[in-house]
Amino acid sequence: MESLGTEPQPCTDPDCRGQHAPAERVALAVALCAARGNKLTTLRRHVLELLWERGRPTGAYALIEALELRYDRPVGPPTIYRALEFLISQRLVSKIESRNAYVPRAHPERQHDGLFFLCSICGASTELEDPRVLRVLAEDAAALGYRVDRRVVEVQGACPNCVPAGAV
Amino acid sequence: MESLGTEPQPCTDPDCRGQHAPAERVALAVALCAARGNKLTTLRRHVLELLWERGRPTGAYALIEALELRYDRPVGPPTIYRALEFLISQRLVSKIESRNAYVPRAHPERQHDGLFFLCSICGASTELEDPRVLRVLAEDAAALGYRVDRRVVEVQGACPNCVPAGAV
DNA sequence: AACGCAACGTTATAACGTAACTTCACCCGA
DNA sequence: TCGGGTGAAGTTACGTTATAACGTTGCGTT
Repeated sequence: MESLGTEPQPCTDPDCRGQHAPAERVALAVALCAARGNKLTTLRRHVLELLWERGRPTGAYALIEALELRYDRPVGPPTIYRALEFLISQRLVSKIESRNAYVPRAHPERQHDGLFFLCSICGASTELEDPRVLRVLAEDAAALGYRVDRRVVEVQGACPNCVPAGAV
Repeated sequence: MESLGTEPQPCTDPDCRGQHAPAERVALAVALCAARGNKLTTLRRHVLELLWERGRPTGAYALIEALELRYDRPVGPPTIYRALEFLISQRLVSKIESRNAYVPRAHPERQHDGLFFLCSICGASTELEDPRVLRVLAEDAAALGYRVDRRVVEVQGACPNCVPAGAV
């Protein structure tokens, strides 16, 4: 599947499908925030760790439950939403709008939003970057006279593991 | 705009941006549902009319308020959500996921989902179709082994009317 | 009439998200 | 060392979006 020449690469590592070890990704986040002078506090780091451990889009209230298990005390919604707000501002997390759920981003150092493929059978998500999508959307925006702030591109369907089952 | 006095015709203008008169669009919806053997009931038609009259993405609870004004009696959420579910199944309406809002579709006869440009200043939305986006997403999906069921493409930013104000 | 079916009404509640205020922890300067 | 400022997190309450569950209506068929 790799080395398809002109096909978009999700990462400089051609094998990358966003499947990095959680600890490695969190370490990168720590370094990135330190370099930016932003505070990746314990709580924020825990939320990011949870997202990486889940490995799929996770709702805010599922994160609350997981945190309550970890801390053994109540955690209010604002706690999670503020942490998510910070993580999103740092490009460490993206919101999946079509699911009201959140995923960690494989490449927080990149400026633009990714492209998400979502499996409606197993719930998995795959992050991708494709400059062609960015370019085409930029052209369309220019034709309409729009200034672009954020792109939401979410493709729903069945992932390779689930296609046989879903195809029937 | 097409010639009046004939049956409603699907729009064949590839550059069309969905600027049709509400009554004309609703008439097309009636004809389309009749042809498909589906029941565009009074309630469903009213919801569709409201969406066309609003001319921008509208939340379910705003529709409830509008319907209550029109009917002068309470309207429960399931009433609206069921109507929206039907209208979406008929491709007469799309959900704007990043806003939890609903818009009428200019071209219900077309199979694929559109592309939406959303102004975060005035709230307007512009529907567009771009085969290049469909093609690129299809290629990416094929490369990942995904089967595609639905595409959510929402570009947020500032529309031509609001760009000067937003640009500062 | 009796039945089946689909749409719609009604009530309650689940799921997602935020406002407003308080408390805590930490840093920094007098 | 102390006190005050600041940003993060805790806490309570509430707003917004969506659905479950069940009852009712209307209409066509037999």
